[in-house]
Amino acid sequence: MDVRQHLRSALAAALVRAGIDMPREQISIERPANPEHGDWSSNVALATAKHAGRNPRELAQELADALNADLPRHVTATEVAGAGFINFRLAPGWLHEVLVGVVEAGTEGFARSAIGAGSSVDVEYVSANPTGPLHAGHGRWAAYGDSLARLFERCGYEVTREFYVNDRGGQMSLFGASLAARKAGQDPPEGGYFGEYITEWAQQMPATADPVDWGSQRAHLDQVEVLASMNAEFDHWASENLLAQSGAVEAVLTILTEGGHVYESEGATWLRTSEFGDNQDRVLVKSDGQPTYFLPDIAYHQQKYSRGDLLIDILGADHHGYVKRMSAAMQMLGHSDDSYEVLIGQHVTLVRDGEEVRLSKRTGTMVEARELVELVGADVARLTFLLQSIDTTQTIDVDLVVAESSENPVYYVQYANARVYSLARRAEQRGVSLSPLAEVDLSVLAHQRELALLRVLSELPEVVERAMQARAPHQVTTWSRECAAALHGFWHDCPILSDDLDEQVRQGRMWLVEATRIGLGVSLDLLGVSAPESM
RNA sequence: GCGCCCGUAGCUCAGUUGGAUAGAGCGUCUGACUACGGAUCAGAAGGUCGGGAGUUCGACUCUCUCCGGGCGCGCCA
Repeated sequence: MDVRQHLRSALAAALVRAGIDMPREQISIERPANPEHGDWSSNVALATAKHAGRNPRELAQELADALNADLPRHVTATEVAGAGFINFRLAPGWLHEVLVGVVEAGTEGFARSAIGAGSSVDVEYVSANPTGPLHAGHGRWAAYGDSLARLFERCGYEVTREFYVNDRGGQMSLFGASLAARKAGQDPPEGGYFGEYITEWAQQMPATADPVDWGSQRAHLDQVEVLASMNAEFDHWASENLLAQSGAVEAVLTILTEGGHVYESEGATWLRTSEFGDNQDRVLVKSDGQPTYFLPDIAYHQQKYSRGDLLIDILGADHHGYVKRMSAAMQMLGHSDDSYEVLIGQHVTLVRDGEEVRLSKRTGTMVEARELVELVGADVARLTFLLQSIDTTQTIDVDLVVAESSENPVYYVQYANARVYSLARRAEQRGVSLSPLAEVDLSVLAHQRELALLRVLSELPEVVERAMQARAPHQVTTWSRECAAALHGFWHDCPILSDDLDEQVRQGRMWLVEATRIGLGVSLDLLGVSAPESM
């Protein structure tokens, strides 16, 4: 099926003849950056020559000779280049088979992998405190977490999207007190919340309501609404309050104590996280008898294992110091080191009117996620977040995003999608019908633009797997831009509906467009961006 | 001081888990419109991949070190 497998098999056989035994899967087959180096290339000769005590160039020539004596499927020539690369030139037939494969798989099956079949993963992200609206920075975690979840699903995992609501503790008291103060026409207490929304919400709050309960509900609903508008919906909302009431916190403390991981010092209760890689021990129960955030959070993570074999937390860079202690706690509870994973995302900096905006709920100078979505639209907001790796800090100039919104990459990709759909409409208007794929001779697809587009399409399955494994949805964004570029180029140079076009070519091109529709559809769905049929 | 992340074109960022001549968008300059929707396409200019050393047949990628930026560093969450 996959060309690369054919090439691997052929290389493996040639290697055996040369006296080298190598597992087929370890043979690297790559697509050369330079077209002059063929369609596919392998560096096995370079990789094995030293170990086999051979000259790489000679070994490569020997392998190439063996391959040329009995050319693998689709291969027209095998040649040696550079220090010992083996380059394969293929007839376009392999790309025509890609087209058939894409169309047969359809939007449902194309670029779907089974490597996660039978495994489950629980992804927790955003988890903002219910003390106010989400700020624009939260949007990055929403877009990233949701798209990562989609990638896992595409790869066969059973996925739970989860949000932890810290509806308890000191911050909630301050939040409630701030609401109550504004309600009474006073300033919030020291360390309280000074954002404008507090005043606004206080006015909405019934006089008889409990500020903490009412406020947390108000904030929660506000957050849910914005997340939904960004196409980020959650399967599970976990409440710290409910967790505390369930007795799970005491239970986990008992387990940790019985495991000998807990001790008393200076009136507080400590966990020996330093024995599991943390740089110091951590307090579970403060000297005033109150638990820290850490203890209920351990109980919470323990519960999450009922929803996934693999736990993933997505946290902002300011929480990276927290990773070791939770990882230590999970190991104390008997969970393997690799069953708990924390992805640290760097912060979003917002620039407005040429000045950096600090995203603080307490001081109230933030840009709300809602505001950003209203300004640029959900698709632009979401794709903007998914444009780059979360390992880098992201600077979003709000004015620039608004001003350049029509030049945003999202429109470039969506326009390609709209063009694809417009073809079907135009074809119908002109009475052109699409023949069954089996009756179409795809060998007519030989234009450089056609082959380039097919080449891009052939890459999506591996892009999806790689992006999942690297926890890097932005790789799908990059692919969708490349696919759109290939479509636009093809569209520009290859007419489809013009009257003087050969009917066989027309049919081939229409099927190529159909395959592109599937590829773009899959990638946009993974990104959580809409795939408009017209713009 | 210690830990995590980053440093690639004027700007914003990719770079296929070590490969051959480092890419895209924006911006600048120049072309393609009786157009299956030009929200497009083609070309040009623009690079000591922060500096240095090491490993390797081969380094933007791995290791060490220095410089610069962001974030965090015992009973906040």
